[in-house]
Amino acid sequence: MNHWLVKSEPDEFSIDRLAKVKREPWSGVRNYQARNFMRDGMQLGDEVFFYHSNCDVPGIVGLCTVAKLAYLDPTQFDPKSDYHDPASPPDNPRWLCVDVAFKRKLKRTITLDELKMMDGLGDFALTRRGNRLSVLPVTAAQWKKILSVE
DNA sequence: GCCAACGTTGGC
DNA sequence: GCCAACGTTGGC
Repeated sequence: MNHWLVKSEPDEFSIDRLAKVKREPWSGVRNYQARNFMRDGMQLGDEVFFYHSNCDVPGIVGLCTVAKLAYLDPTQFDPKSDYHDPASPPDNPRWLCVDVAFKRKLKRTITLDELKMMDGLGDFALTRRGNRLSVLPVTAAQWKKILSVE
């Protein structure tokens, strides 16, 4: 069982929205490294931190799980989609998505600020300088430690 | 709104 | 294969 963190701008897709719809295709990832994490790392039932980015208080706001293994992201072929990628070869599509299922909201936001200050996380992909990955791995130790301060 | 960091693109 | 230009992310 692996652990992950996914980022979303709350204006685009918030934890409250996920709580309402219960389950959502995590489409629109257009970064190869992030795609590879979904394709090669994510297993059914993996636990995932839901992170709000680009907002007043960036941080982890909820938990979800991987509900469907990586599959073809249909938005890449949809000209009406913001995520349309006309350069993706139909016979060898570039982009994949998984489905995530809502688990619960955290009692409070564990802020980016806190995460940066937290001791003992070791090398954490979220707080690496210049990190911009929207899907990134979390170790079991990091997961436990972070959840313990909820 | 600014801008640093970084990935991608395309000319050569 | 190099690298400048450009676009995007995301904190501040």
